[in-house]
Amino acid sequence: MDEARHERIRAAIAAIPEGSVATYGQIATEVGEASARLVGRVLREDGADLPWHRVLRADGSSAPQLVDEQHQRLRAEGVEIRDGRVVLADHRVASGWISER
DNA sequence: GGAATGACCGTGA
DNA sequence: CTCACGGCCATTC
Repeated sequence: MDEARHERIRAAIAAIPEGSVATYGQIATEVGEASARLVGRVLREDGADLPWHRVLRADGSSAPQLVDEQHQRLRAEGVEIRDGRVVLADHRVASGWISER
């Protein structure tokens, strides 16, 4: 049942605190039964109701078609962006943020 | 059945 | 720091 994985992936993304961000790979790792590619796919299909703007690539950049709105929304939450890349060092959530309180 | 595509990642030169 | 390669998983042709 891949629905279960979708569910866990969506839950992980929904659990990202405001003002924080996570990478596709980080989410995949946290969820376990997933991969970065799958996370991206899930967001494309069913990410409309999730804080998808808090999900970035490993280097802090984002996909070309998302850059505009992504940066806009993140800045609105107080996330610092430098030279087209989010400052992961300061805003990346700590591993285990899901089950962690 | 195989090849190409995509909201990707880690490693090594 | 940047660029190139192989690996990753699921969908689509």
